[in-house]
Amino acid sequence: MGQTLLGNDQVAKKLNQIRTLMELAGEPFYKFMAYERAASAIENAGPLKELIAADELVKLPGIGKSIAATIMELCERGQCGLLEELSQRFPPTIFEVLGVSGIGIKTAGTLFEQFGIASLADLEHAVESGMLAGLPRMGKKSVENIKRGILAYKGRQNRTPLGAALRIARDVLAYLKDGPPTDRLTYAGSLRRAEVTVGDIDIVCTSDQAAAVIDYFVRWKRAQAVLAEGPTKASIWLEGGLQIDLRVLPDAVYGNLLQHFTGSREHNIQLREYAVRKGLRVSENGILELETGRSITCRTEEEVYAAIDMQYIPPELRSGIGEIDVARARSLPALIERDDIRGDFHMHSTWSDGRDTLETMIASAAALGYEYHSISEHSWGRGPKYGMNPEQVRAQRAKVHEYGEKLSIRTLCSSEVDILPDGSMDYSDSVLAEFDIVIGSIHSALNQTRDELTKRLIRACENPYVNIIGHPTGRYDTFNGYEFDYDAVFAAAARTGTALEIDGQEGRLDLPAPLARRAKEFGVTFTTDSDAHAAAQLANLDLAVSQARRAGLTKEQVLNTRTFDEVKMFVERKRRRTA
DNA sequence: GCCGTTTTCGGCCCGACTGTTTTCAGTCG
Repeated sequence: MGQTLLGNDQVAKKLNQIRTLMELAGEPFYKFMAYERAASAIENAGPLKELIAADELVKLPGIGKSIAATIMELCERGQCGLLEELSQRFPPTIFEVLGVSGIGIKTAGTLFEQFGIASLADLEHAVESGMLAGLPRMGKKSVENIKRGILAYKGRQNRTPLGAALRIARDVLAYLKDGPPTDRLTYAGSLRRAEVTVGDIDIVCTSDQAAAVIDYFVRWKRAQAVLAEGPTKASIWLEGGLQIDLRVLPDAVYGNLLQHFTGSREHNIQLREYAVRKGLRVSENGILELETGRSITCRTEEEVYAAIDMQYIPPELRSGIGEIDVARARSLPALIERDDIRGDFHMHSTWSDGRDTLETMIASAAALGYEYHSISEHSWGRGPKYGMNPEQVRAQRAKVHEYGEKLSIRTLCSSEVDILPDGSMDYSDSVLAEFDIVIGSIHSALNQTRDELTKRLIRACENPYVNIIGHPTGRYDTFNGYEFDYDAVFAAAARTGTALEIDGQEGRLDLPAPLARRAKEFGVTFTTDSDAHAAAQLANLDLAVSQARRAGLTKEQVLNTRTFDEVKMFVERKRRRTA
């Protein structure tokens, strides 16, 4: 097969477009909702091309024959008849109108039918000309709302990366802690599920002074607008359009509240559907026994899952792709924890493109309590500014050992060596043999064909001195990464005893969780690394662990949870086997 | 459109807030 025309994210986006246009066209509720559910499943599924090849599409929850056919058509043609048909009726710019906060399907439909408003520009004209005022339920405030929505739409940035969102969440939590008394206070939503990007920030709080907490929240100096303010709930916008929602309830329902607002939407729908079959109605206010009318309140999330008779599901697994069934069977894996980590294999100092000195990096790794870590500068193919030649590598080795001993941490000599376009490495085997452990990464010729990249990565795995493939897909922020035959490379990594990295650098988070979940099925070993380019970025290892958890990994599957001797054995075994 | 420990039909999660209303539709998460 050649290149796929659309990847998971693009197919999911098109399914969501179908969903919206179907609703506009007046299709039945559960028909268009099926497309929304399918989109969510595709976002969280393994690579589409591999799923289609294995005929596994209909195994995904919410995807039957009809939608599977649509997905295959999208993958093959980059387009499908259903969407083309719907697009005849509504121009693509209608999504601009729907993107304006406060305008939903009903309003957009009315505006389109009555005034032909089909784009943001049309909407602006209509607002300025005052023609909206005649519509039912369209008073002064509603028009003002739309005006504000238009401004927000224009100034809005894309989804916020996980790392940046966590910093903002910590800021607002710190602010709230200084306000009226609260019992428990934390972030929930996609942030707690550790999604790679988040659309908004959800804060949950318990307090017996809800009104005072809400009032304090909306007066935060970083709030640019207050979107909603009720007795238990408020929403604000920050500069750039990031929305923060706060919900305040009594402490007796903290478990229900946290479970509800952690989501995901799809997870909660499935959980509640299952609960209904057991005669229970689940919401943030508690669990209602329909037969007796008795309400069960839960102080912890564990109590919520226990009340529905299933195993506790960690937030990172709540994506609605089958975890409910596994939890009912009590077969969820014991996920890796941050405390399981004994070291970090991937970091840079000023010897290559890092910002902190070698000694600072080693001291900082020691301060984190690691048993071991490795310094992994770039190889010389990165150029004289960022890469190191073999003489510099040897000069650094003496320093690495000196500082490591001084700071009482086992510091391994490593390198992040470029995998060249033909799959050979940027250092000769004799130079590679001098390192304690080697990361191989692709940084160049990203535009090779799928076939070339597959061969390149497999050849790197087959090199006896390459122990870890760094940031395997090359994804960065909005770049989805170069495409290769994932299954073939995962199989090669497992066969050769080569670990695949889950890189925790903000913007990378690579391998992405759905691919790591796929790789796990091949028996691959993983590493969770910071890829720190400054001492403060060593904390990015936390992000890597969160992605490993989303992939359902246990500590046994992650190399840097093992002891120093076990890591050395992992390296030696490959050298003996393949040298 | 999908799904099944009521399995090929008849269901399909739950609630808060807003604005324009005198009881609720629309939006959002």
